[in-house]
Amino acid sequence: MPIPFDVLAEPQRRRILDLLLERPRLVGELTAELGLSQPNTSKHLRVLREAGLVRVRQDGQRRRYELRPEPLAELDAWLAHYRHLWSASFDRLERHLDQLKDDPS
Amino acid sequence: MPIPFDVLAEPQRRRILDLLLERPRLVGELTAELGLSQPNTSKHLRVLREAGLVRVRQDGQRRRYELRPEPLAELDAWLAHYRHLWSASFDRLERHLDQLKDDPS
DNA sequence: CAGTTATATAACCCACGGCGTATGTTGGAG
DNA sequence: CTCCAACATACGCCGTGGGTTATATAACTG
Repeated sequence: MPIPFDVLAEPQRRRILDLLLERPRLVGELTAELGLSQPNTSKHLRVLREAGLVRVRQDGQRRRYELRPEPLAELDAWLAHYRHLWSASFDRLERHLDQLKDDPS
Repeated sequence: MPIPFDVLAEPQRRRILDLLLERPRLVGELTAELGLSQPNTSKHLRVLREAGLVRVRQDGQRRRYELRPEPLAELDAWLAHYRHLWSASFDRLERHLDQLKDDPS
């Protein structure tokens, strides 16, 4: 699963992720809160679903969408290659992480 | 300066960033290594420049482009809101960071 | 100065994607 | 079974943006 840069490039989809970060929501709730048409909301949800960023739970007649953070973790891994450029204490931080791994106190 | 999701959504632009992560490069070098036309390379560089992701140094007749990581740091800050979802030891890590800040040994 | 090299800009073409309206599908209510 | 509610899909419209070719600009070369 590649990093979904293009999926995240869409502002409304990021708004959906922000909303789902608080709690899972129904399609109707998202439609109302985003101010989009229902079909458009469904379309964005489909894109997010195919990118692995959300998953659905059928709840009777309704569908509850919730966050799936794995692709964001991959984005984080990509960012890691650049992180030392702005994080002055990055190397020291990494040593501490290694330390934690060896001795998970 | 907003987070340049749309700028990063373009694969060739990410390739440029990857190349500039190794070392600064001339436009001609990038053109050759990317296999793009020179105008197209310049166009991508302009987008990256206006997003604050690269900066130029005039070097005689040539222009040397180099990375500017600040916008990526902002992307990292955005990701931070989601990080606890996949990083089990995130809270413990944060405590260690705070500890470092108080006592920069 | 003229000629050449390095890069930027302009003008155009075309595919992709976000939006809305209309319609299909599925599940619950009576 | 019928009707309705929640959601998904189909289709058409239109703006945006990546690609190309042609041209402008600017600096070094002699």
